[in-house]
Amino acid sequence: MRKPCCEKTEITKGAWSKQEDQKLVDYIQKHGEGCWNSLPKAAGLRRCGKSCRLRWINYLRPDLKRGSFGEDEEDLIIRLHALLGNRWSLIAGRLPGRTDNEVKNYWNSHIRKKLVKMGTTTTSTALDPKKPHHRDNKVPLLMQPDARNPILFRPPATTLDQKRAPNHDDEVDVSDSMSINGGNQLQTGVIMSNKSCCLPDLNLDLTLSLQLAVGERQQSGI
DNA sequence: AACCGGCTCAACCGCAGGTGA
DNA sequence: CTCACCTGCGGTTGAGCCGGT
Repeated sequence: MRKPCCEKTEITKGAWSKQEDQKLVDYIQKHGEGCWNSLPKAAGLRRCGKSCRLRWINYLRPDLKRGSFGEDEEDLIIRLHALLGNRWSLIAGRLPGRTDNEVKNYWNSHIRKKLVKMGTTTTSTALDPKKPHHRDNKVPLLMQPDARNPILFRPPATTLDQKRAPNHDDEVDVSDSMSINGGNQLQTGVIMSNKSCCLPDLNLDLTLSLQLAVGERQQSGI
């Protein structure tokens, strides 16, 4: 039997106050991320560890970009979604400074509607933007960012990096990168030699320059 | 000015996978 | 091998905001 993640009675819920934020930030700056379960007590917060983790990852992390998504980011999301489905954390991992929650919200509020309006699906046509993609509807095994999978993705830069850093078996080839607006580099982590070996109906070429991608999008009227 | 409906986004919930005892 | 715990993920919810009437 699984215990509840926290004692409901002593837990504060809802929006975070500035004081709570400050406590969390102070604690993490001192002790680093991790041990979310014990963090609230140690930091003097009446929140459950999950809530702290979420608050930190989605809102308080210093490397968060915030603000609205650019065209390049939107385009990348569409492409990655076509490739990965609702694997928001993986998609977010390709977007520096963005969180899975942010990407998910943006998809649901902007992109999905846009695509539905167009009466089209994503670039692959494999996924219906109108329907949520449940866990059962997983990306085919071959596409999963798994250590055994030649198509590898760098995990989102959260605690995974800390926990799994020593394991270089799943090192990602990030040598190929996506040039955004001639400036920023987004690392796709897709190994080119394998990208076309599976799901040939999917456009796996995530290494396209954004200019090309945007061009295509304009062509299709997005 | 008041009401209403749609939208956004922070936060919660439940489940699944990983891991250590 | 099994079980319990921890963490991360994806779906969903709801409060607040905003624009239209």
